[in-house]
Amino acid sequence: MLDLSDSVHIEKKTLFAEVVLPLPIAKNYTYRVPFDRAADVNVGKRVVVQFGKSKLYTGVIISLGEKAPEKYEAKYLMDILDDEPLITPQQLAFWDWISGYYLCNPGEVMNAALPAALKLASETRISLNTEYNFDKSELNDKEFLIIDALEIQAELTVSEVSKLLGQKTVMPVLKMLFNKNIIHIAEEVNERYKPRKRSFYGLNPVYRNQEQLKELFEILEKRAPKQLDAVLALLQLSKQKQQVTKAELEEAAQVSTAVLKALVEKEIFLVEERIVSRFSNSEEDAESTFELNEYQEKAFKQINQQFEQKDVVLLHGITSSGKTQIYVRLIEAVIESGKQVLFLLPEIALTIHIIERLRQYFGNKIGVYHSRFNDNERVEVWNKVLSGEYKVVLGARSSVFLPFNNLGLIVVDEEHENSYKQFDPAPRYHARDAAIYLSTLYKAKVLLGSATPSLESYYNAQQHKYGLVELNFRFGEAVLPEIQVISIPEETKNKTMQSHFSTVLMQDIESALEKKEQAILFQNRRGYVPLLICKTCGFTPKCINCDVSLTLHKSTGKLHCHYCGYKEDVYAVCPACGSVHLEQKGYGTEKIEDELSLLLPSARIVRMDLDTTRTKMAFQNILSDLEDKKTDILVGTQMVAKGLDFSDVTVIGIVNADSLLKFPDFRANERSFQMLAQVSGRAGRRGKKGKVVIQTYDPHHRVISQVIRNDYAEMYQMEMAERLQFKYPPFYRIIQLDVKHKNAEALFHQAEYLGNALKKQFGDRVLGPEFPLINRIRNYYIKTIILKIEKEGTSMVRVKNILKETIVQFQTEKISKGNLIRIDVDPY
DNA sequence: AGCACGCCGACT
DNA sequence: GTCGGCGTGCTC
Repeated sequence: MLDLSDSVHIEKKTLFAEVVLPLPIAKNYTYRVPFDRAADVNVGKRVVVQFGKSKLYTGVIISLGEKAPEKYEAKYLMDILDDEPLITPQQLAFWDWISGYYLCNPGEVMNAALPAALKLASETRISLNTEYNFDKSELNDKEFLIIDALEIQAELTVSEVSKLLGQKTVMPVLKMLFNKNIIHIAEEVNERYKPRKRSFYGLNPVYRNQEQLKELFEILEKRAPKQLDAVLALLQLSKQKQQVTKAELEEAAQVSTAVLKALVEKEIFLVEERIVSRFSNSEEDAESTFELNEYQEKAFKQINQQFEQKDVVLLHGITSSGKTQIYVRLIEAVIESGKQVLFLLPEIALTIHIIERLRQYFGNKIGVYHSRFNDNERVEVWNKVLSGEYKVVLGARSSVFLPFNNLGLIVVDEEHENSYKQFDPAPRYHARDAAIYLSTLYKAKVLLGSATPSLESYYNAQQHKYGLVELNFRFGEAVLPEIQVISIPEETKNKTMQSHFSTVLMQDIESALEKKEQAILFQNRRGYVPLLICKTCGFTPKCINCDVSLTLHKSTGKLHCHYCGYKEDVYAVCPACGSVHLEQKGYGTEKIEDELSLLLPSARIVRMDLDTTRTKMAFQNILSDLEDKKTDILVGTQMVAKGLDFSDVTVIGIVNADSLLKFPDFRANERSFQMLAQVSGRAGRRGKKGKVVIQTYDPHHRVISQVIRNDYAEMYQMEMAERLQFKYPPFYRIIQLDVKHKNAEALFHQAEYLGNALKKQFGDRVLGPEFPLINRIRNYYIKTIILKIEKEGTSMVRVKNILKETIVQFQTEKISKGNLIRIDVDPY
């Protein structure tokens, strides 16, 4: 039978599809669309293509055309995987922007953007989903063959499957199996986020029966009076609250762990493990309503007003001023208008409480996206965002890549956090900046929220590029701890200092320990001694790369450079003059830990700084030991102030505040003070008295007096004013400079970008989008840039030339593997 | 990314 | 004389 449409079809020209491949290659490639599939291809659909000799990849169509490539014969698309485009036009535009702005290949963006399961390639490994029982009779022959093989061999690559079936196009079959949840896409072994679990105690429900309970009482009274105490205490406690923890129970009943253990063994007590927020107590949060107070109401109105003129608004709200409630109201309004919301968080792991609160409010309209989710979960979220089922997505930086269809608002919470910046694999994007670009694609609004805004956002707000809303009212009269400032010179004069600790601090620690409470000591210096000086000739050991003094580390017995990691052996005599009098100036966390253990030999002291937390687990272990009361005193740097909730930490000692007062990153020390005060303040709320002891050589320093008044907002603003207007030169755009590429080409690109960026910056002195990326820049403008060479190669010559041409002053002698190239930049 | 090709040192 | 390391270029 002759069909007219057939002849129309033949008239049609061959289509050619431009395809992005998930590979670090500079170009996109053109493929020929098979004649009979011409109606099925669309921009944004995934396709299977052959690339290179025999490899298959999943690519994405980014454009279609009718013109055949001139210089080569295009290969055919092997398959089209999607019935509807999986990547929206906005996403493609976004990918394009990312690759241009952050100087990486389109394929690298695709790699970051798509969950692994959506980009099967011939080397992708698949495995059986062991948690899922399916009916084998429902499988077709091919599927059956694959499953059969997977039962013998746990993992198969896609090309092995292809051999098995004796056919090349296996992706659709695998896609079906994946959709049916029968197979998994094997993932690289990356540690998954472990939620914090707590055991809660409850009485076995059989004892709800009064008879049974009475019987229990009688038995226990005779044989185990302590256990009876525990049961009575539990009954008492569960009247007051829903969840009873081990510590609370022990406290109330005055019994030991052994007693509780016996009761659990007898199944009189039931233990339930529940996931709890790593932050504050969820009971407190649950009580707070979403009603806005008058200040929040005002801020809310201001934000909406600002949105009428500005696309980006910065909400500068001090801690516990209730920013979350404002977010909720905004999100609510946007959802009502039928649009989607992206809520970005710096570190999902530390902010479950926000998720809990928003979940409780928005229910199943809310999705959570996160690079540590497994692939099935990620694909699920992807699809639900694409279909519009999820109205709100809460996520870490990678959620900017989700397929929103009508985004109305992006909230960037804790906008100053530098975990929004992706460092290691390209694309090295900053999620906050990328989100702002993303918003322009959807004509959406962006709300940046922070108690301590980043310098660049604050600057943009001051320049009226962004709107600015301030929220200075502290919500709900947060209980603040007593703050006592100790003048070190005075104490020294009165001979009341024991080593580095004032009598007041020691007494506070001791009495806390007596009450089985805990203390945190804060010293913002790693190592043992930060500075060595020869008493005879004044020589100081310095880093050969960085020109900073080396810190003595007792744990390694070496001198360390804290900037670049350079190490050298410690010397017994001065290398300059041979004198044996090397004076040790200052003290770091190692020394504090050492001396404190001499003064309090029975206390269990743990140190937490970069050196003791090299692995992520170590960090977790230290914190959980503190929480489980296996530690009495924690000594550490900034990181002890990471804002975690320890109910029994009642004493915070700042051993020497002076390094904080001078610290170049104002935000860090402000946060440290604030966090530390909060930790002990929280303890105060539970009927215990919180105390912060600040030891300083300069008790009248402006920052100290503001800390006492709890006036962080003022403190921040003054610092900002100085930064922005008087003290420091204009800002330059800084790019990712700690180059770790093994690939010379990438280093070349990086160098090129660096050159252009610097030229441009010195020309118009614009404040950069992501700032500051290397923390070795004093006073926030570039003086020195360090490039790390990880691999040496012949192409290094090219890089060398580029650097020579583009950098003002450049020392070329050290270009070899493992070395750091230091570039001094003179902006004037 | 993977793979082929080509160039120089160290080996049966 | 060849084996194999590594650097470079190419893949529609």
